[in-house]
Formats: sequence, C-alpha cells, structure tokens
Amino acid sequence: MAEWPNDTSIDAFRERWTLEGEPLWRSVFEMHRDKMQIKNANVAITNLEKIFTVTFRLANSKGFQAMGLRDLSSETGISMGGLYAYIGSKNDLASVIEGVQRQYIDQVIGGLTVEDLEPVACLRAIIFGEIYMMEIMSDWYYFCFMELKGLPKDQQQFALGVELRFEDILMEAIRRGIDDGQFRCEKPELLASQVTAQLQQWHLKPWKFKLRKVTTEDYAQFIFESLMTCLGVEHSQSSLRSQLRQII
Amino acid sequence: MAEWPNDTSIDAFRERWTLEGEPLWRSVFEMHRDKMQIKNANVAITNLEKIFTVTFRLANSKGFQAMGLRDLSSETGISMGGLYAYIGSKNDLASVIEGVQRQYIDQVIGGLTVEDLEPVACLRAIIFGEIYMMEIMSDWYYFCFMELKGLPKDQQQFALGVELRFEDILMEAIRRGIDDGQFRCEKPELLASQVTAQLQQWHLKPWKFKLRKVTTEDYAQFIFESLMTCLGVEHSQSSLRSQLRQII
DNA sequence: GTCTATATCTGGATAGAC
DNA sequence: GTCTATCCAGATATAGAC
Repeated sequence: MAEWPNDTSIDAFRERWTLEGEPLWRSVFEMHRDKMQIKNANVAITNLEKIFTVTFRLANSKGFQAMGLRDLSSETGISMGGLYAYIGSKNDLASVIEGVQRQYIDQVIGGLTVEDLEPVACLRAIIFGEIYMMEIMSDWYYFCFMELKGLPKDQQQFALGVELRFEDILMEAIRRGIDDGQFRCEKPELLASQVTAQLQQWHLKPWKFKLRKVTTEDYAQFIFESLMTCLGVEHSQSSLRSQLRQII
Repeated sequence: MAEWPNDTSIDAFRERWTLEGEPLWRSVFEMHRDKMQIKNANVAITNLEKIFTVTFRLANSKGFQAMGLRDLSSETGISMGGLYAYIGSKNDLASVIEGVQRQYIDQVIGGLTVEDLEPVACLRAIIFGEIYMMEIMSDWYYFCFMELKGLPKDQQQFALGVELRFEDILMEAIRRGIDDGQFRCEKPELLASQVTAQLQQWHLKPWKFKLRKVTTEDYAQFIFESLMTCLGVEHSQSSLRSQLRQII
C-alpha cells in the first residue's frame, strides 16, 4: 500500500507525521526543558498539555492579551506561582508557541522538497498536507496568526519567511509543470498566493465551513481542482478538450 | 463617459463613493454625536480624525489591547481626560470603528444589488469595488478583522453576517450566469469563498504585494480572471475554445 | 514541585480646576 | 472644551512556606 505523499489520505498523513498527542507535548518539553524549572518529564508533559490547551481556548476566543494569568491558573488548576515553573513569563509563553509551531511547519514543509514528485502530485501533496496539518494543529495556526503582532520582531520576520518559502515551493512545482508543457500560467506568484489564501481560510474561518458542512477532504480537493483549472489542466470527462476531441 | 460600475477604474469608484477625507470624519461625527460631549462639529471632526488615525497606527501595529490610552493621548496631543469627551470608553472606541466600517460596507455592497448588471459585469464590479474599498479603508478593514474577538458578541455576529451576505451576492451572480449558460460551476459556495479569501489578502498581507510590486488593479484583475477561468469562461485569443474552433 | 500570600506596577477611568 | 491630578481595579511577577 502506498505511503504519504503518494497516498494523500489523512490517515497516510497521520502515519507519516506525528503532530498530536503525547509525542507532541514531549517534544515541546524537550525543546524547552532548559528554560523551565521542572525536571521530571512526565509531570512536566502533563502540565504543559494543560497550560497550552487552556491558553489556546482562552486566547483564541478573547485574545492573548485579554487572557489573564489568573484565568489560566484557575482553568488549568495550577496555581499562579506554579505556572512560573513552566513558563518564563506570559510573553514567553506566546513565543514558545510560535517557536514550536514554526519548527513543526519547517519539518513538514521540508519533507515535501525531499520527495521527488511529479508537478501535479507535488501540488496535490502540498495542498492536502497543509490542510491536514492545519486541521490537526488548527489552534496553533490560529494563535500564531492572530498574535503575531505581539511577538518579538525577529519572530514576526520568521513567520513572513515561512509563508514566502511555502509559496516558493508552490511556484517551483508550477514552474516545473510549465517547463514540462503540462501547465499554462502567466502569473505563478499570484496563483501561489491564491492557494495560500484559500488554505489559510481553513483555520481563519472554521465557522464558515462548519455552517456549509464542507469536509477537510472536500475543501482540499476543491483548492486542488481550482488550481489545476487555473493552470489549464482539464480534468477527466467533463473537460472541454475531451468533449471536443470526441466531436472531432 | 461611463460611470461606476460600468467604468471599473478607481477614479470612477472614487467619484461614486466618498470613503475618505473630511466627509468620512463628518459622517463619523454625525453617527455618534449623541454619544459624545462635544457639540462643535468642526472641533470634533478635527480631533476625531486624530484619535482614529492614531488608534489605527498603534492598534494595527501592536494590537488594540496592547495600546494604552496614555499612548493614544500622547500621540494625538489630546490629554487623557480630553479623550473621554470623544469616546465613552476604550472598548467603545473599538465598537464605534466596527460600526462605522460596517455601515460603509453595507452602503457600497447594497449599491451593487441595485444596479442591474450582466453576470460578468456584476462580478467584475464586485471584485474591483471591494478591492478599491479595501485599498481606501485598509486600516479599518485590518482593525476590524484583527480585533473582532474583543468586540461584543452581537457585533461579532454582524460581521459574520456581512461576509455571508457578500458571498451570497457573488453566488447570486454566479447562478445567474449558470442559468444563462455562460458559466459552468459545480460548487458556487466554495468558489465564492475563494474570491473572498483572495480579496481579504489585500488588507491582511500588504507586505506581500508590496514586496512583489503588485498594483491594486493588477490584483483585482487577477482575481477576476481567475474566477472567470474557474467558471469556464475562456478569455480572448489565448483560449482553448477559440484555438480549436480555428482548427475545426 | 506546588502552593499561598504579597509586592509592584500599569491600566482605564473620573473629579474638578480653568 | 481641555487639562491636571488622582483613584483604584486588575495585571504580572516573586518570595518563601510546605
């Protein structure tokens, strides 16, 4: 059976990358064990999960600035003083979240360039992969997007860099397809930004897709087909080209 | 000479709608004169402009919550006490901004349904109109998007409503085109959301378009062409259909 | 490792002179 | 209409007991 990225189902994706559950919190702990006072891994992991989860719930509904450490304390069940054994400061907490998220994105995005895929398969993997990742880490994405302004300047710059690099990878695949003669496209840059825009909606406007009962796969598929159409790739039976071939 | 929306240049748009300068601040004053202590219109208008402009600069760079009224005071040159002659409270200021912006959007969007345009011309007018509006009122759009979470629940709901209504107008034009036989589209809802997503990038990611030197008109034109392609409308010479017609 | 109690400060908001 | 001076609630952060 094919593996990710040849199999673009969410199950294949989940098998390839571990972005959730205990391993996630463990890696958060490993990444920042030097910055915190807790030595015992298991204790730390349990509480880190609580702290991050509650932070997402509060910050993503009222804003990180509006969230008080008292709220965080009462909802995690960890006292004010106790919190400071896990975080350096409130702002530090936000920075750590951004740092972890960025590392995970780099990991998954980096993985894409290694695999040597055909342009169409490559674009498909990028789109489905990014959607799955947003689905799984939606809290992280939304938090980082909304709270970016409050982070240190260098982290803001890094975030822009990630977005540009992501679009570069899209454009690279598009250009390869153009050279192949498979694709037709006048403005790869704008087309790449179209895809980014659509992808980001998935975490920015979850209410819209819930309301309209659009599933993860449906949405990824739509973005992919829309991109193919804009690249002049006609799909299957319904395509004009095949219709006309039959007429001729 | 044609007028907006038949002429979709930014000049025609600016002549049709007044969304900036003194008339804007005057209408802000008229909308909220009862909620503030200042009676003299000219004095109020001058200071309202200062207050709003500085609020946008500070809030859109560090966040509304992070902006202190002391910052606002020092940068406007109006004392802390003085500010409260113009605003009821800090939160009230954010609410007023959202209220004014929503009224302006309703005004311009409402105008679109009145004009009885052909589907293609209608979609063109919607896209170009929305982009011009975002260009002119970019501070307002960005502020409302980023600070929506902090506003009263009913205002949050209104904002979602505006977005859904906007997409309804898009879909309505798309459906008319399908009935005409001009357009081909399986998922009007997702296509409408694609357009919204692209439009919103214009105020969410100005840095990206500055970096790539994309002009307002270029971008609107790209969104429009991309939409036409997805609707199966082939444009001008380069279209497959016309090429094949010549062959046949 | 975790808690309680507290230090310290900054924020929005108001009173009242001019 | 505008300013100065002040109030006080709420915030983050820390000290030190257990």
